[in-house]
Amino acid sequence: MRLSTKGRYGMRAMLALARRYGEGPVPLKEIAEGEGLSEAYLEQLISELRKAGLVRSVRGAQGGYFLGREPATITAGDIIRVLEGPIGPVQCVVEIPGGEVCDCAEYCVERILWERLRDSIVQVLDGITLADLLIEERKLAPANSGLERGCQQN
Amino acid sequence: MRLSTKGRYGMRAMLALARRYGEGPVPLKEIAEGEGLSEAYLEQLISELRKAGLVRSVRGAQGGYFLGREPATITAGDIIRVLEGPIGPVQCVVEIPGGEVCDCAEYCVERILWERLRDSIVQVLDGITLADLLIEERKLAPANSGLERGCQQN
DNA sequence: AACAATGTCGAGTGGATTACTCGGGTTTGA
DNA sequence: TCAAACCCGAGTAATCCACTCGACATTGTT
Repeated sequence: MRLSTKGRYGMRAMLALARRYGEGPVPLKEIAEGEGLSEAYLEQLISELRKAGLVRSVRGAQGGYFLGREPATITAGDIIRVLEGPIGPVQCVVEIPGGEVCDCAEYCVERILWERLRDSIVQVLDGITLADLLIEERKLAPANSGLERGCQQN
Repeated sequence: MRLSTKGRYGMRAMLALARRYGEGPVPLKEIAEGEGLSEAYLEQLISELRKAGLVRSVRGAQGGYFLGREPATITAGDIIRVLEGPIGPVQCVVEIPGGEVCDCAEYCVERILWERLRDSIVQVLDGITLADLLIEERKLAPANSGLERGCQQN
C-alpha cells in the first residue's frame, strides 16, 4: 500500500510550481535541482501532468512549466490519479467513470471493506488542494521560507 | 496504491476461517479449494499469519488451521499489517512502534498530507473486524449462505 | 542566420518485487 | 505403518519500477 515515486515526486513538483504560481514558466532544470530529482525522470512525470492539463508549458528558450489552473483548484487526488491511476486498494473497486468491474458484487463481503477504504482515501485526497498545502507550509516554518531544496525523502 | 495478492488472499482466508470459527481445525486444502487459491501459495501466507498469532494450527492427520482469537477481536488492520507490512502511503510516515524516520519532519508539507492519508486508512482498517464482516455478509445475501467458493477476483 | 536554451518523444535497461512452484522435511491420528 | 496434514527454505518466470539515453522540435537572443 505504498505510493510509487511517480506520485511522490509528482506531488513535490506540483508543489514547487504552486509556490511560483503567477511568476511565468519555470524551467524543468530548476524544479529538478530544487527538489533533488533527476531531470530526465521528472520530465516524464511532468509530461503526464501536462497531458492531463494540470500543468502547461512554453517551449524554447526562457520556456518552462507552470500550473494549468489555480492552486486552489488542484487537489492531491487530481495529481495522484494522473500519476498512479484510478484510486482504489484493489482492482475490483477502483474508481471507474461509470461501470462496475467485479461480477460478484452481490455476495462479496471483502468488497464492502475495500470500498470503504477507497472512499476514505478519496475523501482525504480530494479534500486537500495545493493552496491548502502552501498555507500549511507557511504555518509550519515561516523561518524556512527561503529553503533551497525540499525534503529528500518523500 | 494497490494491495498485493498477499493482503487480498489473506483477508479471504481469514474470513473463511472466521466462518468456521469454533468448528475445530480446517485443513489448508479446504480453504484453498473453497477460495480458489493455490494451496502452496496460501500456505506461505497463512504461515505468516500463524507466526503473528492471528491463526493457530494443529499438525498431523485431522489437523488444520483455526483463528487464534475471536473474530470480533481481529481487525482488517491486524491482517493487512502482517501481510503487507506497516501501514502508510510513503515510507516516511509509516506506522512504526515509536520512532520517526524522516529527518525533515519540521518543514515538510507533503508529510502532512501523507499523515492524514495514513490516519484515515488506519481508521478504516482498524475499525472493521472479521465479526463485522460476517454480519455484513449475512445481510448481503442470506440466500447465498451455502455458497461454495468466494469471489474469484479479490 | 546561428546558437543555445528549452520542451517533446520513444525506446531501452538493470534491479527489485511479485506471485508463485517445488521438494523435502516433521507430526500425528487411524 | 501409513497417509493426511502442517512446516520450511530455495528457486524462478514474469512483471513492474525507476530511471537513462538519444534524437528532435521550438523559440528567444545575439
